[in-house]
Amino acid sequence: MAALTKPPDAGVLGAFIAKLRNLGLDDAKELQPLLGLVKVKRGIIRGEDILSPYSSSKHLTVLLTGIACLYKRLEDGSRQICTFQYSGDFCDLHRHVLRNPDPGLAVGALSDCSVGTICYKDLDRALEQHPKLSLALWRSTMLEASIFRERLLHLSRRPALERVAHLLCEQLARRDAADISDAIIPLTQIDLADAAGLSVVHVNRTFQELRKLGVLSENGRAIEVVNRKELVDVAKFDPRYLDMPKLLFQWQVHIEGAVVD
Amino acid sequence: MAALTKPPDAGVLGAFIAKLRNLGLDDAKELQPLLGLVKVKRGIIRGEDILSPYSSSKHLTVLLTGIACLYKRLEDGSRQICTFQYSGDFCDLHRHVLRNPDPGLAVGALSDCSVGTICYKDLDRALEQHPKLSLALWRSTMLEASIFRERLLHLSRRPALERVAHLLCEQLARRDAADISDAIIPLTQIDLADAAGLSVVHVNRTFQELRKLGVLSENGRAIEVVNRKELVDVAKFDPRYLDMPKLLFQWQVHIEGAVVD
DNA sequence: CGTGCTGTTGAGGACGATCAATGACGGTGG
DNA sequence: CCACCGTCATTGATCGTCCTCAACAGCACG
Repeated sequence: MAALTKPPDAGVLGAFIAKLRNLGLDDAKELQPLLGLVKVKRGIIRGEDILSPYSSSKHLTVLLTGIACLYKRLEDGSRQICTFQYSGDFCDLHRHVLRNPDPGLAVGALSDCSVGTICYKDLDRALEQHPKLSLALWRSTMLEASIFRERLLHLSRRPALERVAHLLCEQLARRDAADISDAIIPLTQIDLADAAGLSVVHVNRTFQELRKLGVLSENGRAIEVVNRKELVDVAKFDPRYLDMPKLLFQWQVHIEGAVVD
Repeated sequence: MAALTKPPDAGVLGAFIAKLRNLGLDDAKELQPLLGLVKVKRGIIRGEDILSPYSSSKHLTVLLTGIACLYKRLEDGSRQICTFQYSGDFCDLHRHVLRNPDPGLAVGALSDCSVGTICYKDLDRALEQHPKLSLALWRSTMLEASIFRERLLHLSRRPALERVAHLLCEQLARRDAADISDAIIPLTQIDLADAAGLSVVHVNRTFQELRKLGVLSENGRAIEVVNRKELVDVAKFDPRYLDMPKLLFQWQVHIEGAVVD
């Protein structure tokens, strides 16, 4: 866990800066008003909550390193993952923007994580003075809404194979956007099941099918995609909803073929 | 279709004004910069698209009267409804905020509708000058994201009865927020099926069950909820995600009881 | 009085959940 | 070094929910 011991220098904010650039904040003059407000906090170890349900806070939280998930716990104790979060992502914009945010929502660390915070007061002042900053965060929310919307469509009617494949595609694309190059997706089948709305058992069987199709690596339990093109085909994945112009070219080729049908 | 012939007077904007108030724009001074930009357009008849897929426009669209749906059409032609829209709702904020909005998204009229438009240029200028306006629209997007998120959770694992009940609860709450008092929900079982991710046949059987439970009216095919309390119980509906403080009291009572379990 | 849309009913079958048990692996403490 | 434990992955068997197909009924419309 290097992140836990790393001093709070500028380098820790790398992913956050990249995220803000993707949101349309180009030059340093636009970035600084927000970056200057970030206080780097200590890390959170895997399994802990970054933001507990039924808690409130006076500051915004930004994920700096690691993978987290936005989730809600149901009456029976089961965990429903709404979305995964990567380095650079905002954890809890909803708590700031809404006046009565859903108190049941929580953010959990799926790997060891480190986070930064921005005090609400500072943030509000910056937003008032910088319309472009305001637009960028609005856009971030819009992007999250897009992700929810797309997952909504895929959760409702698609069979398990497509659901899981689509979920993996989304993660690959977002990892690309966050400049994560590791070939292995460090999630468990349990995590995927909670996000895909499937039982762990069935996710496992789906994985075996994906391995047979040559999409996933055969060895070990690590999740490693070895054939993106096939995965995209299986998932019928169209990345346009992610609003990532820079990444489109990597995927678009396959899409054209798939859409023609 | 009174809306189609009604002259473009201020009264048509009533629902829109109510919506903006709910979003935190209190006094006329904050409302006027946006209201002044709205151009009232002619109506759309049921079944037509308010916004076609793979089209683009230079203005924002606001639903003034009627019920619409944000939807996407799949390869097989089936329609997936992401959310319903009521008078006062923005139809296509995503097209304005994102630089590469998903082109497959469309808005269809589920009843006869009338809409207004706001030119992007005018809107951008207003947003730059009025941070509060910016926040209000951001909040609107956040609210939509909340709705998607909650639907995501309910679509994935809940049985049909709960899904349909929850969907109906959401519609009742949002109709309340839009000051719609008609007891009948003017949607077809087909609409509900496309939104719930169920087959029409199964929605029909679910309706019969809801009628047996005394939740829905027995007579005719109109969808009329006659027992909200029971509906909320069946749906395990918790309205807090809708961020509507004014409406909470109507529902909260039942929730407390349900949560105690 | 047809035509089209919506709602209703029945039968058969597929997909995925659940339950239960076993394996594989890493970490911990003796 | 090994025994133990917890977490995650895997397998088999059974069962229930919901889909699909197909047909028909009711109603509104021209």
